[in-house]
Amino acid sequence: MRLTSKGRYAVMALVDLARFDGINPVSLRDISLRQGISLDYLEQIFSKLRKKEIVQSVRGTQGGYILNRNAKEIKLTNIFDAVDEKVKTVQCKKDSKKGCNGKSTKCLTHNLWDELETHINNFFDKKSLDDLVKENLERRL
Amino acid sequence: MRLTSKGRYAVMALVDLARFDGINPVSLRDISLRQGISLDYLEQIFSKLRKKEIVQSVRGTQGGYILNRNAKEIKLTNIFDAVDEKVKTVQCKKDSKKGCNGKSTKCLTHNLWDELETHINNFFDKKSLDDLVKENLERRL
DNA sequence: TATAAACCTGACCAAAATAGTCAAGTATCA
DNA sequence: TGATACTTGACTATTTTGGTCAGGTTTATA
Repeated sequence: MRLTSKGRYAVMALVDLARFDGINPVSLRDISLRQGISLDYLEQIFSKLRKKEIVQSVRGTQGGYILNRNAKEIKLTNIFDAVDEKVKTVQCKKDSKKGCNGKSTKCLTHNLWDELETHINNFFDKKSLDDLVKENLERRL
Repeated sequence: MRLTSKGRYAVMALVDLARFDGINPVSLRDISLRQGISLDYLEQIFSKLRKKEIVQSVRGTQGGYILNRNAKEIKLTNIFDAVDEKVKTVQCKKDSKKGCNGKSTKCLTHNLWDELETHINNFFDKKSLDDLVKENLERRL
């Protein structure tokens, strides 16, 4: 059970960006250098973040990205969702109420995996980008 | 972020086995049929479970596997550990207190991933095989 | 004591997911 | 008009996953 680097990078990049929020657009190049993430890869990630209206782009020289909403309103859930980082504990379709893997009964542990998913998603629902920036500032004091 | 089927299968198989605990050894063939998991794959999984002393094998005809400890004492953590299903949220080495990815400072989100890992492991630490069997019996009433 | 059931082991392999790179743009500011 | 920075889509190498396969060994029981 591991987190993919796409999800991790997305959060890292957004925390980096959020620290300059309201001051000026932050270029991917800067984020790339500071966070050690390839520029090309960041572009892929930010394309998704923009489509989900988490960030806004500013083109041209001195351009970059800015947050599209208040950092308090951006939860980890939103970020992971944008970059297709999904919490997946079962193979079987979520919506098929009855039956797992073509069987007539739910698999013995189906409930367990549902619980696990909920447990993890709770964590993601609670944490906002703002929380992360603040925690970070505190650590530096 | 997904659970691998090795981990999922291990838990499914052990719940199946635990239901017959104390009665007689359960053959992998039976588990394979009931749970729809390939016999060869189950053998791989049980080899690991045996090495970690979660199950005991009984060879020969009428043989199979039995739990090696009380179902209450077997936590999900132990099972996942045995089959190398690890919760991994960071790439950087856990033990390097200072520095992430060769940098002099911790990455901005290092704390976050540690928290997430703890959050998930809490879930695994609490659930025992016995809990799962009981939940399953209740559901069938 | 033969034989079949069941465990045991290690090698092997295909498909999917991951983690990017690369190329060729377009927009905008100075 | 050039440099900076966003935009897009195709491509690809590597790793992980999810197994299969072949060849054992052990032991109950008929």
